[in-house]
Amino acid sequence: MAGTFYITTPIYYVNDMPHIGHIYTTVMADIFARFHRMSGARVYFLTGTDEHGQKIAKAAREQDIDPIDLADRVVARYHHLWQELNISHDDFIRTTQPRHKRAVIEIIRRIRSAGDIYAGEYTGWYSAGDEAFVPDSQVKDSRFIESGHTVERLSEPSYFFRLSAYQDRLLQWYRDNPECIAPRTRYNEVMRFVESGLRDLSISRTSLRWGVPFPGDEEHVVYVWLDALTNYISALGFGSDEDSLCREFWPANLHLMGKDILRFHCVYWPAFLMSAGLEPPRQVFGHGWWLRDEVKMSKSIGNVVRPDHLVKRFGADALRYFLARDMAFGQDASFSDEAFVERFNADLANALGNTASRTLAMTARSLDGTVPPPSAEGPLPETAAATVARFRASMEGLEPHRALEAVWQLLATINGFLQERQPWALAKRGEGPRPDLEAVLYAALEGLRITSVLIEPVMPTIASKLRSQLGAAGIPHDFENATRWGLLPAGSRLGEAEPLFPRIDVAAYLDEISREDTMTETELQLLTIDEFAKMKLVVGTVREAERVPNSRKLVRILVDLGEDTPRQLVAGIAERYEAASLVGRQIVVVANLKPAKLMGVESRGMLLAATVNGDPFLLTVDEPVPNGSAVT
RNA sequence: CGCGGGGUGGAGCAGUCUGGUAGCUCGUUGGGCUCAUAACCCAAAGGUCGCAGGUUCAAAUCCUGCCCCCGCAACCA
Repeated sequence: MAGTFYITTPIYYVNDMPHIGHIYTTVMADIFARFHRMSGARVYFLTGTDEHGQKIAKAAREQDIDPIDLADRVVARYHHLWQELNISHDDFIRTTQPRHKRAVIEIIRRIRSAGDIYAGEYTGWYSAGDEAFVPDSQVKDSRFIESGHTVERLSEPSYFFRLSAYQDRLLQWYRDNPECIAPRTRYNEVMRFVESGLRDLSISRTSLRWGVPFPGDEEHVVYVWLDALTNYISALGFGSDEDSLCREFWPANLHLMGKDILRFHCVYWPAFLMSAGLEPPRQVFGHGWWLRDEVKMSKSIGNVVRPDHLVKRFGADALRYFLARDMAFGQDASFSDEAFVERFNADLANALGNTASRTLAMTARSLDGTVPPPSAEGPLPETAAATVARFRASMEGLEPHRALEAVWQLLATINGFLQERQPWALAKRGEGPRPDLEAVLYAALEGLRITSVLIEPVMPTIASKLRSQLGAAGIPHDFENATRWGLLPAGSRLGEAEPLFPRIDVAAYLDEISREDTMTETELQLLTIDEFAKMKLVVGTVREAERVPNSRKLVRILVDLGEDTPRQLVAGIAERYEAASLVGRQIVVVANLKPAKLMGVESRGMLLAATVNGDPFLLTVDEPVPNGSAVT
């Protein structure tokens, strides 16, 4: 499988700190890149950062620094992280680099000369406070949800890309290339989306300065997708005199990304490329998301996996293995510390580490730490060959989890083989030449050596450590040659044996984590008595209660707090309480909360309830008290 | 009809595109082994593949309808 292989991750927005999503995409890309390199392809593996846009400009202004300095800072984090995770990218593109700007300008020149750009008016919700247009979905009650600033309907001049003209060509492209979007369900999704019609795409902004100036009209800057997507060719020198990489590697073999941004890569990007006279990518793959204990990871819930912690504690290889093995590539998966430790122990410590350990220990003791003469004893040569074939097919079919599953079956076969042949018993049969013992141990050692080749793309550090323990450090590990049986040379000395992955005490580890968690929680949650006193809690009696129409769980309540008129509250408790059953009950209310509107109904306070698995249980008083009584 | 994901032995999942004996990991139970990281090996128990209908010689898989769960969004004030 020679040839070239160009693989990319998305460019990551420097407004975010790196998180498990970035890490996942990048690690998977790295695994494929390494696999293809081992298979003899010339590989170009690109990752990078997206550094333009309003959020960056604003964040920089707030910190009183240049946007580029802010970007530099975050980029340094990425470089550091990729190094820690052993990411072997060939290039790191930044959208602020001259080579990128040059490419953006060139692609626009080409799109324009194809007649696909026209001037028009972009209309949308504009937030003056944020100095930006904000997405419709983020606007509620004329406010931008994220910042709370008011928005207004505004128009500004904008250049448009004639996306609508590409509907048929895109559909044709999908039909002619059934593999161009994967997994299959995503392919269908995109088809349906495009079939339902495409609107032209605004590709410039005048309300924004931090970006690539729009060629021919410097009042505008190039807007997000056209700028960002172009990175895949700007890194290859598109638009410069030196574009040999472009000729060699374009079209990309695989754009890898999370499913959330798949659509842009399957619709906008190929359309841009077609317009510019370039080939669309060969394949776009949208993988799933990691959920944390079944809930999507999010900073506000505070359930983000801390990868740096995992890497420090277990090593980059262990994390890489877990990511590759535990998620069926393409699907969502859930991350839990239990699952991680379980995998670690079962697969890495027991199956891989212990198998190596027992084989090496026996060779060290009974064969004086020297590799015996090659043998093809037992089922292992055949199993290994079958495993190599399965591994390769799975990797090429973008099923790394299956590829690894096959390797672990090989390990199980090695264990079973040892169990059956009992080399420890053979060793006890006195002195002298023991060809039977040697044959068994050679097969096990060689099986492990081939294992080390197979796990190389996923766990490069451990793979090479294992090889040096096997006395195979000098053997090349390209895929084709290194997976042949019998390469481990007789007479070579085993390296120093040390456990590859020390087993983790699950209970102790989980305890360790929960202790850390509670510590940070209590630190965050301590308040002074003065702070508490700011909260005005009072008892009141419910006078009226009714469901908010069309809502799932909102109840509108009028409650007598001993004030002149009853207060109106809206509470999300309808899933457990009949509205009518609330009337007459005394409840506890936070009386000095800022008013808010829920489904158009104003709420001027909040009632208190205990929450159990999301179900509310109302707080009330022991015996009737006057309305307005303070709770302290 | 807001968008999306899912319902397969106790738990977590694969298999569904390309119909053909229901599979993996963990857990449980019993046995074995003792070289090894409380490891390893063998065996067993455990499943109406959400429900109903249809197509087919044959359906977890294809078609139709329905039910339920979970994300996002909304309505957590």
